[in-house]
Amino acid sequence: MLDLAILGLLQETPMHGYELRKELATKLGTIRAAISYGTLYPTLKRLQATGWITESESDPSMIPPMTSKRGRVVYKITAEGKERFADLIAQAGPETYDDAGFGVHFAFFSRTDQATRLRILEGRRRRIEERREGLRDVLSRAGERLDAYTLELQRHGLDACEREVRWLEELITNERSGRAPATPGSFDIPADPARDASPEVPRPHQDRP
Amino acid sequence: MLDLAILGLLQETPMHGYELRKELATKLGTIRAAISYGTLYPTLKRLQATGWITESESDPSMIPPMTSKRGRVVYKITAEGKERFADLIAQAGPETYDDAGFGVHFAFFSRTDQATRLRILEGRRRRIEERREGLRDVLSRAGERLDAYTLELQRHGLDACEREVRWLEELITNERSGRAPATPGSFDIPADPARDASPEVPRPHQDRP
DNA sequence: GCCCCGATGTATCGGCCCGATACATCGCTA
DNA sequence: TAGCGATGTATCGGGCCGATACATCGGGGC
Repeated sequence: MLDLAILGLLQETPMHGYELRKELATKLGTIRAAISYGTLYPTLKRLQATGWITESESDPSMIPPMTSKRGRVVYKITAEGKERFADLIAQAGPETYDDAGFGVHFAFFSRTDQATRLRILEGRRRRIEERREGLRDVLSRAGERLDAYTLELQRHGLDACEREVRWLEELITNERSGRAPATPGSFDIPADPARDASPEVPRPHQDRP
Repeated sequence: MLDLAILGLLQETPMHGYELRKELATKLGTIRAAISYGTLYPTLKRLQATGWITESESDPSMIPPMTSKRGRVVYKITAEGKERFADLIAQAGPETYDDAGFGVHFAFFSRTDQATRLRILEGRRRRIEERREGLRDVLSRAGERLDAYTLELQRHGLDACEREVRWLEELITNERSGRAPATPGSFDIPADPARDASPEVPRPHQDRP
């Protein structure tokens, strides 16, 4: 799951670990609090060992940093990495529909084709509906078995489920009608950058001045 | 965190692993899907090794089960285990306020004294408020940096945060006024069993007949 | 009478991920 | 000039998960 997120971010621009963590935190802020370094660095090593990413010492944006030993390590995605990302983004297993998995997939929906988007949204909806039914069963037939606080917890959970199902339904409707995820107050979608995971689109990613 | 949940359930009645997992699933259904056996059994072993629970082979409710080798193992809580539970339920660290930790603590609020309940609810509220502020920042100042789908994800997350804060505020108000967690349509709280975690309250926990 | 299947039940293993910790540099302020 | 907070890289122990294996029990189909 983390592989997907890292590959996705590095597809936009090369980065070092610290930066990657921050981007991850804002992009997936709702899903996971902040990825731990104890997870990030080993994962980066693994991705590098497999060949999905490469390590390019001493980047151009290194205006004043680290005068000496152990400068920051900048990672960039490889061609194989891009292929891998395309695979991961397209295929949907059971783990695609749990909270973390769905969040990561959704965060990269602008790089996902519409059929896959629809498939994932519907799978997620089904998952949440099942959870909702489970909670309804507990709440209806378990009147006296559980104490008031536990019941309150279930009620709050059920409410969240119903809310998410409605949200998903709205998204699915929009998706089917070909519209962008436009909630009232949203702005235009900025015209899909890099239509598919095509190699060699010369996107001029700006470094901040 | 799991320790707390297991100790709490075994405080109500002795159980074997399978049953424990099911109870865990219904009681914490909103929090974690279902605890894995790969977690449960090692944890039970650890709790037993520490002395917080004991294993009592061949229970009375064993009407027709397992004629031969490896009958089901029934676990029951020890006096030390009850002490440990009281400690865990009363103290609140940072992990008490994340999703999983809060859920488990909340599920055992009927065994928690009011001061602690209030402390935990307020800590949780603070945590969620921080998350909410983070999301608001991202949404306000990151207009063009993120694509429409990512923004939609943040918006949905922000909505969930605001909703949970309101929920917590309601609970806190109720708590302060000494009322049970009575949402409209809720029933009476069954008269606080075991007022505080006092030792040796001879609570006649019924086994179901 | 027989067999298979799903629920019940216990248990282990590899692997992901986290929190704590350590270490080092840079820019700012007191 | 000393400390402090942000930036940065890295490891370690441990919690928890999914997959897997194995065994028994009750019931339904044939």
